[in-house]
Amino acid sequence: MRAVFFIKKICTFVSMQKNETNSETSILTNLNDAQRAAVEFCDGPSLVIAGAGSGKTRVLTYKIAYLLEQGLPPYYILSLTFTNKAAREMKSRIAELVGEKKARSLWMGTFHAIFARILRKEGEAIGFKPNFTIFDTADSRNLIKLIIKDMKLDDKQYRQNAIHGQISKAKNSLITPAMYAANSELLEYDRRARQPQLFEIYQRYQNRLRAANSMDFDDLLMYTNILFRDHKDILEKYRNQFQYILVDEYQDTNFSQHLIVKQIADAHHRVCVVGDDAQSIYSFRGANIDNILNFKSNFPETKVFKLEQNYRSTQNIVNAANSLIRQNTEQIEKDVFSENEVGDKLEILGTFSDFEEGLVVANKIARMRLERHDTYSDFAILYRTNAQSRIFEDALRKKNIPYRIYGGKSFYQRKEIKDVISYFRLIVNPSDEEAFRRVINYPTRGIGNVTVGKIASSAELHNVSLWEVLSSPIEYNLEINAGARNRLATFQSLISGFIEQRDTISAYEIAQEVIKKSGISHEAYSDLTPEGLSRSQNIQELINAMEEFVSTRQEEGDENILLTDFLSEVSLLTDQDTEDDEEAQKVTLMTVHSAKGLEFNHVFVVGMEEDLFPSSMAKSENRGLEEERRLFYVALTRARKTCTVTYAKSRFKNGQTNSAKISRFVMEIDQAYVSEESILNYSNKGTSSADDFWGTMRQQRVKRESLGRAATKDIAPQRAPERRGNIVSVNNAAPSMPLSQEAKELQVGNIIEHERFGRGEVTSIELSGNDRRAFVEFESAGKKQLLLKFAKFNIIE
DNA sequence: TAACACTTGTTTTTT
DNA sequence: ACAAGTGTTA
Repeated sequence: MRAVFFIKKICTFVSMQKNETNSETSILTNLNDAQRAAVEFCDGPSLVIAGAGSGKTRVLTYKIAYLLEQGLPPYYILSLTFTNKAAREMKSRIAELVGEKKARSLWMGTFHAIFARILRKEGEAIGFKPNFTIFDTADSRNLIKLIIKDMKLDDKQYRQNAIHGQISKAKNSLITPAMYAANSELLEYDRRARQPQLFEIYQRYQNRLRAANSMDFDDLLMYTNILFRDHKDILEKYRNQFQYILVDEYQDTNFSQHLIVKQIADAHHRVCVVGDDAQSIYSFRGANIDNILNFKSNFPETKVFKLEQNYRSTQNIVNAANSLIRQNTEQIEKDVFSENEVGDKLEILGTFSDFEEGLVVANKIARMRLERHDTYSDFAILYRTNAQSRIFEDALRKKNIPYRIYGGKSFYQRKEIKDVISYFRLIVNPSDEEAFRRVINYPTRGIGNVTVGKIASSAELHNVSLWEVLSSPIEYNLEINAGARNRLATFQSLISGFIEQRDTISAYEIAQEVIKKSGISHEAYSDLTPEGLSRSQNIQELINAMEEFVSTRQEEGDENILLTDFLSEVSLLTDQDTEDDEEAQKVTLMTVHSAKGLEFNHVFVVGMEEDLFPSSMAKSENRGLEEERRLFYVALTRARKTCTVTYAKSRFKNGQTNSAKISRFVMEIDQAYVSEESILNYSNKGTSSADDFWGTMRQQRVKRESLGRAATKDIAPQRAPERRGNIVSVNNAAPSMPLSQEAKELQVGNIIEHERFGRGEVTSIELSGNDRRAFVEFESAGKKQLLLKFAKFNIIE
């Protein structure tokens, strides 16, 4: 209560001395007018529309620092971010401004992390024990698969991923199973979609989760809403505590998240949301752009601030991105501009194949690094799908360029790690069905599907957890033979032993016990295959991480760090959260989605082809298409200095090479901001689509090569020779790519040392397009053609 | 029950 | 290409 007055006082205090520069307002001098205005306004709801690169994080950081500096206790501030990483970074920046101690007691984190913490404390009010475990996506899907099987439904008609998506959507819209079953519109929709039983799957899924004392990601938000809805005393408590709420990336919140914010903020309206509608890219996950578009109607007295000056990028990049996003219809009007240098124009490079795309990018990175005296960490390659990373990895490795990949399978999703973590989950929460199923026969101990099936049906019959059946097999009439019974009893006492230690010894200590006694370490160490080795390394890494977790927490003053502490921390971590070594000079490879909020001097947006970017999935709906366009906008605006956009004429996908067409988005960029060479390459499209860029000569050659194949599409470049690693393929891409010094000087008769083929003599050189190719007789590798633009070799004599 | 060969579908993005 | 699922054999 006192805090309410407190805030009012701060605000009047500040507005009185707005124009003075004394020590109290000193932090504000680092801000521009718009930013400062947004920071200073703290007596009501505010919406900060922050264009790309306009200092959004800066505003949030300074705003929090500002509130703290004025004396508002940190634990009164709730600050919600989109990723753990963002939270961590913001925290450390605030610590620099106001000191470590205050920063540490801020409530700052992702929606999921913060409300998981609150649910652990308050969950008993809605029937959850504080040791509940969290199902990740894979766990959820496994459970859904089991349910579909139990219900004897056709798994082609009810595909687990689709079902999970539907359930997730329902949860994010706060539709409980009961509401779902009562909603004739939804039922009708499902009937038409030939999934009439969907509501029952949802129902059962939710029951099973509850029986397992577990929540999935969406539950963390949904149950928070339910908790606040049904327990006003608890809501009141947090309303009083969170006197000021800040939300980052508001354009990516879903209804469930929005309502949590609203429920808390309704008491005092001191809420500041920051976002950019032009960067809303998560609607597939239920994010609702309307949250930001309609924020004002929820809080009518909302003050809107617009940050329009981009400090990140050159004028060319900002203008190019603006010209793209202008094609969208739904957006808040704003005028993002840059006063940085005009900078280089965008470069658009078409290549013959995805393979060549990799080489072109790798080469350009190598060249630019030297020309511009930048480090590898100034470069990023951004793609639409994780599957595209492979080809760039190969190309970079070939050129000895260090890189770091984000995304894909995260550390915690690796099988061996999930297995170990499942032991932890079962120990902390023996009801956890997924964990139980995962570990009961890992390492193999002769308990197969049949036995597990018996336990499961008995558990369902008696309405208890699998663990309880396992613990009292006789009581629950478990009919199995003596051998199986023995093995079950051994497993049961193994886990019971861990459970007894769970609350006394540290997370690190119990983890070591688990590895040893469960037989995991024995199995891991006896596997000497390369994969086995990497698996035991991963397990070791997990143990090391736990040791570090325990010791840092102890240094911070906590005493006994239990397994449950570690588990609740780790369940919400993703790959993005693994500490990156700042010093490492590596090229960054990631999806555009995970690049949100980051920036690099030089950005390569790759794979700009129809059906890939925009993805074929998104194209059917206009809204989907606009989201893809925003995604491309996000990609372009990551760049500070240069931006290169690439596409390939053919791409290997799902075991097949398909011909591809340049993305419509590339055409939408105003050509005034695109380098002239690039324009020549792609702009004369309209005349004949088959005749663009590549020139007739090249296509004819390709057709000749693919002769005899049924070529239904315009080109069907099957198994390009480069797949095998020989750099002999057609190419005339990358007009901007100059030959290396070596390549320029190369003459017939030279002896060269090639990176892979070894020594060889140049027998002839010919011109192909605007490039040269050399025919080389290698001592061991035989006759090869080298494309001088790409070939890596030294002239020996 | 487990190990293996064979078939099938699958890919958008992530807390 | 690849992973997951299915079926066959020991």
